[in-house]
Amino acid sequence: MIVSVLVEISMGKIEKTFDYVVPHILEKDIQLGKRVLIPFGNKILEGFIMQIKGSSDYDLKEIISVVDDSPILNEELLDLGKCMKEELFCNLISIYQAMLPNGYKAKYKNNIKEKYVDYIKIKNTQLAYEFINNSKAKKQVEIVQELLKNDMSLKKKYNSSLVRSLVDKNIVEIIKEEKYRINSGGMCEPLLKLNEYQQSAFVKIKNSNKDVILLHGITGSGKTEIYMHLIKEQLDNNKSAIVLVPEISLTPQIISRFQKHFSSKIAVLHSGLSDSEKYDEYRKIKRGEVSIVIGARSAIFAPLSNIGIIIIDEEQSSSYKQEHNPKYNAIDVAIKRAKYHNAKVILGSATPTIESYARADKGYYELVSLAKRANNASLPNVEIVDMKYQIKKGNTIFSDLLVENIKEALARNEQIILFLNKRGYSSYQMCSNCGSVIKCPNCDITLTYHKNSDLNRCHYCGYAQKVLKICPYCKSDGLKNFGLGTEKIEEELNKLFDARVIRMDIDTTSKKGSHDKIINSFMNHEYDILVGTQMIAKGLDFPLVSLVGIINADTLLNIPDFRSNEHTYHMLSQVSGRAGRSNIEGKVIIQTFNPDNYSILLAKNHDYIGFYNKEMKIRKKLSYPPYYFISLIKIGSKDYNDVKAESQKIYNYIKPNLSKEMIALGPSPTNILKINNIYYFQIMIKYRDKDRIKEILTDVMKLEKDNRKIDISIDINPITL
DNA sequence: AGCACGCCGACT
DNA sequence: GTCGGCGTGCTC
Repeated sequence: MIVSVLVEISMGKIEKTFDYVVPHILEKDIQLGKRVLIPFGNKILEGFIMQIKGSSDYDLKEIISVVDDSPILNEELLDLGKCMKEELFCNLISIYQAMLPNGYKAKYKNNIKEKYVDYIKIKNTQLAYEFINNSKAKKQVEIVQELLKNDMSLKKKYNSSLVRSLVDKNIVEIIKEEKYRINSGGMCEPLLKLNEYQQSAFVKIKNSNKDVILLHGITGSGKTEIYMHLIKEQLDNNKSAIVLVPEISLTPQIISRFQKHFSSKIAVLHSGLSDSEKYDEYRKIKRGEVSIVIGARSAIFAPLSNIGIIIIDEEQSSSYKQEHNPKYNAIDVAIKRAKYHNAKVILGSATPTIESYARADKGYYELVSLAKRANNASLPNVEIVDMKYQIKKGNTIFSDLLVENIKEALARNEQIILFLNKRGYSSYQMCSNCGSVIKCPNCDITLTYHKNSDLNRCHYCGYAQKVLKICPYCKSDGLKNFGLGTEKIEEELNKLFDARVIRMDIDTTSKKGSHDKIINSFMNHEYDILVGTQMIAKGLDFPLVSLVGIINADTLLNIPDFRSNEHTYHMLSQVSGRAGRSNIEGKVIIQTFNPDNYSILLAKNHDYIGFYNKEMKIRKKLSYPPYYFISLIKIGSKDYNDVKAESQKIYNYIKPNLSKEMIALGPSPTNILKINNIYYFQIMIKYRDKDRIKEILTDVMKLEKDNRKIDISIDINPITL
């Protein structure tokens, strides 16, 4: 027997498996999708069995061992990977690895193992009774007596030398039992009854004959409750469910809502778990011990069988698209898996992406809308402050209106959330003498000053340097801090108000559990003001928050991306949605230098449809999605001249091959030209013909596969440019 | 990815 | 003459 094995080496840019002979004793263990240990060159690797065959053209080595008892990748996932490879232009192995948690990837040296707990148990009852009656070892006799009563007992409850002694006498034996590191369980409360709006949405979803349903429900309209009813229905039919949530909102808040009703039927997969914890959760799924998986992007690959429904909450979230290879979108994967299982996909959002809403509008998706907040709370009142006038008055951070409202909210003992899209203290150091900005030596991006550590940090590569006192360019002492980040806001708040302030951004949440700790302490009103970045925008429900301040609404607007208005609209609506979630009336203050911008104005009025219509007109005019698809070819190299020249070559190849309704733009340097000392150029192709683009991109990849000067990667339907 | 092989400049 | 630079090819 011979097997073809897929290993993790980027074989140039082409896919290849390696054949190995299976020794007779291992033949019975061979199954597609299992991992095997193989000699490869001068080292030993793990790889996936991709094919079983009788003969091969090579002079073969033997496999060393079979790693798994059952396939890690089942047939569905194996085929799904192949299908994704065709569409994403990346290595098959990278897709399979992305499907799996670290403990199950094909790598050599895996320290992630099951956790065992030791129990002790009477081994020989006759000896035990003899021992109790004859021995003078009082302590040991006590243990034996207890065990005779209780059968099994935790080993660590007893002194280890006593236990060892009993084991040596052959009276007691140690039993190892596998134990999951996370144990959800307990309550199993009945679901809340849906209100009439939720109920009619539920019925509409149930009766829809479409594969994908877009559930458009404003913040606080009770989408989660509908999800739970939909899931319950599937479980009753012996089917399983996947729930995807954006990474940053994966707090116990949401998970515990599910656990309250479905108790131990849930496995959880997200980045807050350690590798070992993920390994255990994954095993629960593989063994069929759970029927609901809640997780971030990669949970879409959960090896559940018999999936009845896949729910993607906050479907507009960019976290569903993986930014590095394989650049897959979990929504697309969900639709594929749903087709295989004959399941439904529910996309839920208060502010769907323009593309999704357009699909619903056109009837490709079923559109189900929820326009009322569940507890009858009204939408917050939003005010826009023009910061141009405030700056003239000397208010660089907080407008008069915001300060006044913070004071009032504090006086009423209510809570406040302030949102700023930038972490750090000030954005950057600039020389007031020569105008030079301090940049990262590895990446073409300004360094951000962090006051806590007194370091300038690069938010792309992590590089950090001491704060400069003297300008490296003109040698003057004119360096000043410009811009502002969450850290600075926190400091200013402490100066201005007598309030308890807590900050939440990557810098304060890097430690395991700190994320939840901040949320819980704010929830318990141990703090009055929460300052944070993106991560406070989604899903959180703080009933005492009456005021939300958006310090600078322009940060997203100024990013050169055709979706910058859409991102601004999403962000403003989400952050606004944090205000007034209970019976307290909510207020939102948006500070901006562009008070006339349509995404800001329409967000103020909570007018999603208005925004959609306006944005669609612009997209149509400029041939952007959803009217055209976009693919990006990204070319990178250590040598600037190489990227530039090679990119031009690729463009020159593409240009004459374009068919009608295809536009190639570039090559141009990417937004951030240099990251980690690699220069990047990109070529954007807009198109409507999916088959034609596939041919072109396949040709480009073939053409460049041996080119060692450059790295080339393709991003189909990118979400950031 | 890592490593060997091989073809060119500079140096005890 | 050799040491070592990295461009190229290969791993069943």
